[in-house]
Amino acid sequence: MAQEDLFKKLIAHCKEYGYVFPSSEIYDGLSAVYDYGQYGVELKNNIKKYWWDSMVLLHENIVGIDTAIFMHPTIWKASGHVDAFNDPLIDNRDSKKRYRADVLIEEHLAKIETKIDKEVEKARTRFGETFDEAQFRTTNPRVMESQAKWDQLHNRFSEALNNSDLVDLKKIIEDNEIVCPVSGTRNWTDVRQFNLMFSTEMGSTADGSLKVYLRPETAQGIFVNYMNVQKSGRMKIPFGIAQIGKAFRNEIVARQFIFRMREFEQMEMQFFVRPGTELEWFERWKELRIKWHRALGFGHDNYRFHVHEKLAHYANAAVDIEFRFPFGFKEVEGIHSRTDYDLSQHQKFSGKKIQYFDPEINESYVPFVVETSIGVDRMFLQIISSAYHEEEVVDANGQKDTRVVLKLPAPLAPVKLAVMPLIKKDGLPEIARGIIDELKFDFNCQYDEKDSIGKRYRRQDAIGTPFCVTVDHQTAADNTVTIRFRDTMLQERVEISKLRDIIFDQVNFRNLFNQLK
RNA sequence: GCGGAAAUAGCUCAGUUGGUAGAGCAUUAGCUUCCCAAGCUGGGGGUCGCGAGUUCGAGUCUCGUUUUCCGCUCCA
Repeated sequence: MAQEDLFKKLIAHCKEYGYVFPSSEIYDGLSAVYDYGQYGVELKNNIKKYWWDSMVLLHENIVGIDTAIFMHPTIWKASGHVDAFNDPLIDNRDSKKRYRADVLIEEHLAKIETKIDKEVEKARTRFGETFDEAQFRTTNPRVMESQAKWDQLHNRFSEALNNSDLVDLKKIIEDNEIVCPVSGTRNWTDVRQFNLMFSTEMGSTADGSLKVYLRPETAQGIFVNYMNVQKSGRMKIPFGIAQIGKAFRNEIVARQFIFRMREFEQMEMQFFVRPGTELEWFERWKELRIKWHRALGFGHDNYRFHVHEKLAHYANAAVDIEFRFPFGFKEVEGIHSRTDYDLSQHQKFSGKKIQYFDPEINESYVPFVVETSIGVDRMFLQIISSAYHEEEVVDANGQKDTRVVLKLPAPLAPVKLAVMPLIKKDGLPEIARGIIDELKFDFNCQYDEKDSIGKRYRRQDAIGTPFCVTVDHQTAADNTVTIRFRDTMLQERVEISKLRDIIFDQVNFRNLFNQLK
């Protein structure tokens, strides 16, 4: 099957079987926003549990928190989001290309610098040993002219940028006759600002309200609580703080189903370490995190690392874990060595000391941070797209047929078992209900008596239920049932009293955790 | 944001030169059925994405708009 077709079928399947719905669908939907349905929420919760327990349960030096979506606006100044998530964009009408207006101007500035440098180099070769660069720069008319132009442009540019003066940014581009590198024309649209952070107002607007943002990442909630957690939890470095929560980004283009949404959920763990040890920990977490992914059994080779060549200003190492989606290898998790950038920034902006006294070396320092950050929705998409299978099966009459089955790892499956009477009379429904009453405290169970047994099995396959328990006439005689396994479609006859253990053995997270060692 | 395509029942789709909406599956109530979908009978469900225009009459033609998909663009 073509990969594109698979993706379309998957989206349709998600909607048809209650996993993911477009948001506000009866009002024509809301672009790039989706809701999780009755099975989707179960799968999502299980993914979160797998992550949370692998962090907080399995590591005694990792604790979890849950911070508010609203935070003090200065936090986003300290983190750099107010400035950096705020790009002035401009389109060239001829080439249909979009550029960051500030980048275009910076490139123009760089051109002037290159011109000056060339003059200087020319002079250097001419004068040789006796060349005085500083003197040349302050006396040569051509260089001085260029330098003056540069200074003037740079000042005007900085001012326009600081004041978010979009009109002047465009005028700068026009005045300096900056052309589109592709079309070579100066047919520009107006400069528009796309702030990637959503904002709203807190407090009454009458007597001065506070502009607050919906957080564009959960990490800052951890950083600003570093001292609280370290002190109240008596945490000793190295230690980690984990958090799961919603984040919001006003993406210019948000597409590819739930892969890039404007409202999304992150699972982040910030690991605080002694400066100088961060790259060792970075390597440790890299290996541990890819094991966590591979433990799900979706194919060792469908994962790979993508090393960032160009690092963000705060990082000294960064790598993505990518998965082979139906639309290609895409990032599902990022592991970043963020240095002491964030904590130092908050120390600076808040004026509060954010440091750790390390008794082992008798020193105080701002801890370094290794971050693991994973998108819940991307994990969801990764898992459901890997689990989706269309299989050819042959029935008793030799007729070929397609079985759609979600081969979800049993611990993640929304419904763990379906219990069904083979026929809906002779007291079989009552026995089936009785089994559910026993097991419903431990597992998400479903009862179904409608339609032929084969059809009911297919329905459960479509939502990924790993076990189907069937009550037949023999059950009434000897308290045994058949249990049918989703992936093999094979059945075994077992005692009702053994069901709990058999199922627990499969849906337990321990099977996954054992692979993380 | 630009370009292309699409939107009819829960799903997949049909709907002729413009003449008051159909099928299969699904769903529901029964009957039948002892292990892998499509047996029988009955029921429910659509202002054809939305808004205008042309027309005696628009699912069908025109324009606008919304949403989705594909490509470009963007992406700490």
